[in-house]
Amino acid sequence: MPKQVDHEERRRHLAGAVLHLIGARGLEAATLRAVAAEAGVSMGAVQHYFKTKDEMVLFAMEHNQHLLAARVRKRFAEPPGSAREWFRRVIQEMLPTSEESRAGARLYAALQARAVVDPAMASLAVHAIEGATAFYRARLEDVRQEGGLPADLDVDREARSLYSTVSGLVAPLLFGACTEEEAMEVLDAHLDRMFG
Amino acid sequence: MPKQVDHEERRRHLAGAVLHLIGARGLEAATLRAVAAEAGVSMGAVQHYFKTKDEMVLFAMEHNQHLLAARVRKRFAEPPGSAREWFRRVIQEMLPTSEESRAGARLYAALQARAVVDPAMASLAVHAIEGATAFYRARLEDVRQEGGLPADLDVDREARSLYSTVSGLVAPLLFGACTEEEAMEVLDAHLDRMFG
DNA sequence: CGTTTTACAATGCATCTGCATGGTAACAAA
DNA sequence: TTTGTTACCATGCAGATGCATTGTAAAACG
Repeated sequence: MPKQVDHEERRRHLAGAVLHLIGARGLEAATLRAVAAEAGVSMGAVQHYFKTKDEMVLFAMEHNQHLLAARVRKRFAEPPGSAREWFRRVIQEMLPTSEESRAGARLYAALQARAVVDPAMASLAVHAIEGATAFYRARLEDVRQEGGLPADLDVDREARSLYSTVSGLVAPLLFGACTEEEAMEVLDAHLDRMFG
Repeated sequence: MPKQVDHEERRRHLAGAVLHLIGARGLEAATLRAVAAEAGVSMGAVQHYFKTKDEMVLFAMEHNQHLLAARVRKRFAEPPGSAREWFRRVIQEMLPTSEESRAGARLYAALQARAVVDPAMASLAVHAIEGATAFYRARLEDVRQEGGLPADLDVDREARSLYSTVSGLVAPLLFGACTEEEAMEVLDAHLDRMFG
């Protein structure tokens, strides 16, 4: 054998190149050759780690979800403050405000477009939606138990409602149809209502 | 000259083929040849009416917005009932419930993905967002004037908030991450809050 | 009637795409 | 040291794609 290589680490490295290309120039820019060039390897290397292009893109998108989850978890670990502040902070991390999260939003747009025609991508999209909603729900349930929310609140619906508001803010922000201040106003109004 | 032809009508016919292809099989399916076949003409005809593929896709997307506007206007013209019912009805038309509106949502996903890399598409996306928001705002303002809403309500923010909730319901519905009932529950909760 | 313009059709072409193939060099195991 | 496996690289290929070119028939126009 040649030098022992961490297979998964190499795949993640290539996935990074894929994500960079898609985020910067769209799904169609992620050709095998472009990915190879971006990653600084030959096309053969890319083919060595991914049997097909679809597998490559899918892996990259999954990898992106892990990255996003990690980013959110980081915020998650910060001192909580009030429940309201906590939600505000985490959600702000999900909205396309920083260049990093804007790249994430561009990737998500690509994912959705492909999910329309590709079942594997669709289930990934569903997973992302359910993941985010479940995340909200769990936190809301915590707060409710602590008495920070009405005991008879429909946590499930509230989580979905929050998800809708948040994800509905992404496109306007991404394309500049509204300012960050306007978006945060909408979010704050939603949180105000939730937390009374 | 050959038989006089309604230039714009021919373009709209081709745009229909483009939209059908994109809605069914994604952006990448809208090749010149596929569009020609779908429309039942030769490739030369397509080239005759659109100088480039980009121009064709852009025109088709614009055409789609006109179609959507027309569909909403139709609902709009129906007997209004209460303001709340009116909003509920119009919004339901925008959500991907019928196969027709699902196709619209798929097209919108494609539009957004392309808007990330194509400025012309981006401004179309912005136009769509602002159009919808302005539409809500105007209606909300009407209702406010009639006393159906608090006089001091921030109509602008309320419109944006409504837009966010609605557009945030699209993806979950489209990919089956939530049921229509759940979506309508979220919408109803939002409307309940707005109209008190 | 003839000319010219319009509305297509047919085809060719350079380019790009994903993928298959055939190498080769490094290195672990025998 | 031999052998076999792994990790690539270089190249080739068939198909697709956008666009340019050329051809042609019909009809409006002088």
